[in-house]
Amino acid sequence: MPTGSTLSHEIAAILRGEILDQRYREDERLPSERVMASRFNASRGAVREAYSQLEQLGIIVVLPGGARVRALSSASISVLGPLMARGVSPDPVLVRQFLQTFGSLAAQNVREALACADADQLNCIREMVVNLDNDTGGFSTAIPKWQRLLEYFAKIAGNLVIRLISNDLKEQFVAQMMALALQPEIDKRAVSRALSELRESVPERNGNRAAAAIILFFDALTESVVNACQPRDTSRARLGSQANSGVSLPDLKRDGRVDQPTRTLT
Amino acid sequence: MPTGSTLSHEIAAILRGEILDQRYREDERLPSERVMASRFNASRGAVREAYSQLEQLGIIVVLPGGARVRALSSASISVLGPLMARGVSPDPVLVRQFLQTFGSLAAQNVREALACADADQLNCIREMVVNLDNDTGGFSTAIPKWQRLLEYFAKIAGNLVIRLISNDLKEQFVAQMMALALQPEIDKRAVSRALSELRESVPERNGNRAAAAIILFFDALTESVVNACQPRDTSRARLGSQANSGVSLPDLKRDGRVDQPTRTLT
DNA sequence: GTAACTAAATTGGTCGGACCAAAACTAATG
DNA sequence: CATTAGTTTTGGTCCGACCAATTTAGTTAC
Repeated sequence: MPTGSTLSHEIAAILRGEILDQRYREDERLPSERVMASRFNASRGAVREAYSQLEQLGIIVVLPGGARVRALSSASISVLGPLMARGVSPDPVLVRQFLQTFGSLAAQNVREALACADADQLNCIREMVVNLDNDTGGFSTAIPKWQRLLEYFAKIAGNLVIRLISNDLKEQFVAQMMALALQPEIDKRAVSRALSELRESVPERNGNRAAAAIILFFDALTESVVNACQPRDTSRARLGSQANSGVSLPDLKRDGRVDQPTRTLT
Repeated sequence: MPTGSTLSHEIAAILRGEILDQRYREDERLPSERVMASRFNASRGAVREAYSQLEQLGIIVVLPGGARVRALSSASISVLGPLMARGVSPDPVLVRQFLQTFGSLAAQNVREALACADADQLNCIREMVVNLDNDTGGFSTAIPKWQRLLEYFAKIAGNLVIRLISNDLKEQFVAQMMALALQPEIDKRAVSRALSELRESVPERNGNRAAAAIILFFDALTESVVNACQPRDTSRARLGSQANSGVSLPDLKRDGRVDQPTRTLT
């Protein structure tokens, strides 16, 4: 998907990194397409396409008069990947938020799935849960099974909104995680508790209880993954910039002005 | 954001509609930029920018050899708005999925917020809940208060992932809903039950219980809104296409990823 | 008939120059 | 100091051209 081969994509990637690194102040005007073209020794068309991509990312807005950078808090989901890939290691805070969010969406899928599943599907779910419960392997064998189970829930629920969100999230997240190939130590007691809850709640179609079980699982998963990617290389912590070395989400943490009264839309 | 003024945006909007209306089969090659340019009496550059936008939307993929349409299930969230705006009235199925998803994200925010709120914030939440409980007005007065409450939860939780998703969702959804200016009849008993649950769970920092209360509220909200936009103009129901008259999400149903016909209503 | 190979046509990616309308900037004006 | 008029800059579009890669068509060999 990310055609990093073309010039416009490369330019977009570079500028994206600079913007995400706060090299431009919010609402500041970006260099014009023409001067940017000369900087990259590219044509205006290439820069123009790059700007278009950044605009779709929601991190800049380009309109007659100039292109301006937007607040990170008003960007699109697609920035999460690049945002997480900025440092040498994914930001643990982001990873936690990521998994928690993904878990709550999965829980919603389960809730809906149990509400509309037929007998066969319910049976299939039960089998998958039992199979998961009998799993004696470690993280690497259990996770694919969980993925299949959650995917099956998603398939039954058929919630397009959640599917689209999950697409974006996975695309942004899984690649990063896979690249690290980390082997988290997941809390097996929590997992087996979640599984037993699932096993009981599925036959009785108790969506809320099953959802709680999923949340439980994701809580355990979150802790393990965050711990696994926690020991970041402190010797390279100053990679981002000089001032805000460890600060990864400076925008949202500082200015608490996310509570704009009426400005819900741009 | 709605730069419908520029030519490339108009072209993109038209093509987006055609693709969303299944005028091109999945994986089918779109007309080349050149012939598309001649069709719209535009330059190749304009069509090129339009294609770029559609690619960012995730509904096509453009690579040397030709641009091909992608499965709807692998698109980006940003298609939800156009998808919902296709007919004369928003698709009730989509609206339901939308609100349910939004609710589960809000619930996650509440869960996290209660886990990390300080005493003052907890007090503030309590006040807002009480204020909401005393509200005797109707839908139009209560909803803004709920929005502020949920926004406050989001602010406390500080989950960037959820915020970015919510940005996209609101951008796609709120505009549509506002345009309709419908006055749903929300179940007041469910709302007050949710409020009382909230009032009790907030002081004791019971995140899961508070989250359940939020889900409860959104369930009621969903039913009311879906009912409000249910009576679609049947005389124009055949707008989409000839065969699948009432079918609004045909893509997911065909490609086997979703076997359940999702006949939740009608 | 089918498979592999080759050549031509098509397609996207980029370039450079050009024009226009609108915005941004500047300077003179009251 | 606020207004206004004029100039510069900026994005939006268009044209024509070239290249590299893919697709397609044609041909050959098995």
